[in-house]
Amino acid sequence: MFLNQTSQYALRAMAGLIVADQNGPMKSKDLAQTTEIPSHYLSKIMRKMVEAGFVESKKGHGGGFILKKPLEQIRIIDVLNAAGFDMDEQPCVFGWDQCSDCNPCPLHPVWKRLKESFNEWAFNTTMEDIRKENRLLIDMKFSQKS
Amino acid sequence: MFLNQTSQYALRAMAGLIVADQNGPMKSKDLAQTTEIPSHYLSKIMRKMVEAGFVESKKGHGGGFILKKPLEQIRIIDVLNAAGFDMDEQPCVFGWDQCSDCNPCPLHPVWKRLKESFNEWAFNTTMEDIRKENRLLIDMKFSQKS
DNA sequence: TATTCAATAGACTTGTGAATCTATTGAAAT
DNA sequence: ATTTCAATAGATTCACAAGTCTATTGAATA
Repeated sequence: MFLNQTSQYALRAMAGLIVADQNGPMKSKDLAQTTEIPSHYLSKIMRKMVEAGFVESKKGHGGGFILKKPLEQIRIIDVLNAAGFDMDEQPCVFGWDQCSDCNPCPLHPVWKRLKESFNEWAFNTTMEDIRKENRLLIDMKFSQKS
Repeated sequence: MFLNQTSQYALRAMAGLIVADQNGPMKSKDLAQTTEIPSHYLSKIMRKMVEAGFVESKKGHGGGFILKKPLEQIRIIDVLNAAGFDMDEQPCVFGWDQCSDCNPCPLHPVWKRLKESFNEWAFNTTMEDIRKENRLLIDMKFSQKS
């Protein structure tokens, strides 16, 4: 796929967390179950979300993960960056790293448009938008190919 | 990058072969050198090109690879397919395999446009076009990231 | 205090595409 | 015929992302 597995998981995990919307913290194990992400691997990803300041983690009895920031302040692009993904680092269609506006590969224009659209979307969409339209991203757990 | 390493190599190898334009067959080793593709790996890819009928291979003294078809009859899309790449199999931006016109992911339209552009280009561009504009694809050997 | 629960760190394993190595086959040249 | 050259097959290795396992830490409950 386009995003790597890890960043896709990150999006899904965050989406899963906000849609759950329970009163207390959500356990990693439960989140893993609803999102269908391998639980130990999810833990690692959630650690990154904690470090980025999106969620808080509580150890011990009754612990788990809980949102720390208002949803409107968590942009998709931030989640992706926290997971280590950066669209601008993605090489062009041909993997040609010289590809640029002055020295374009045959598909440079389309590629550029895709990147721009992606970035614009990721920048302007927050987790609040995701919550409102809860079809998005949650359903992504049905995806298969890597 | 977008294409996998193997299909990028395939394009570059074919481009390298036609641009070389020498009288006799071109040795795998020489082709590997000009295209900067690991030579043993190139052999395998060339095998696929032989099987696809684009080139002929001659063993032994003075052997190597030589074009079998007229350049106008070798389309980029055929080379890619022979190398095992199929744009239509590429999952959507989110790796969401349910993504379709009726059930689109947030970036479905842009993604679709990219795929279409790519396919159109790959279908309508032949190796003859590559030869004419010999900047293309050859320079790709400078690419780095995988 | 003792127990139980759940995140965490970090070592370890797995899976896969890419790359390498070795032995074999087939063809030209001498 | 023998030698030499170059593609080929297929086993093996490598690199890296993804996934797993185990022991530890910290917090709540009893």
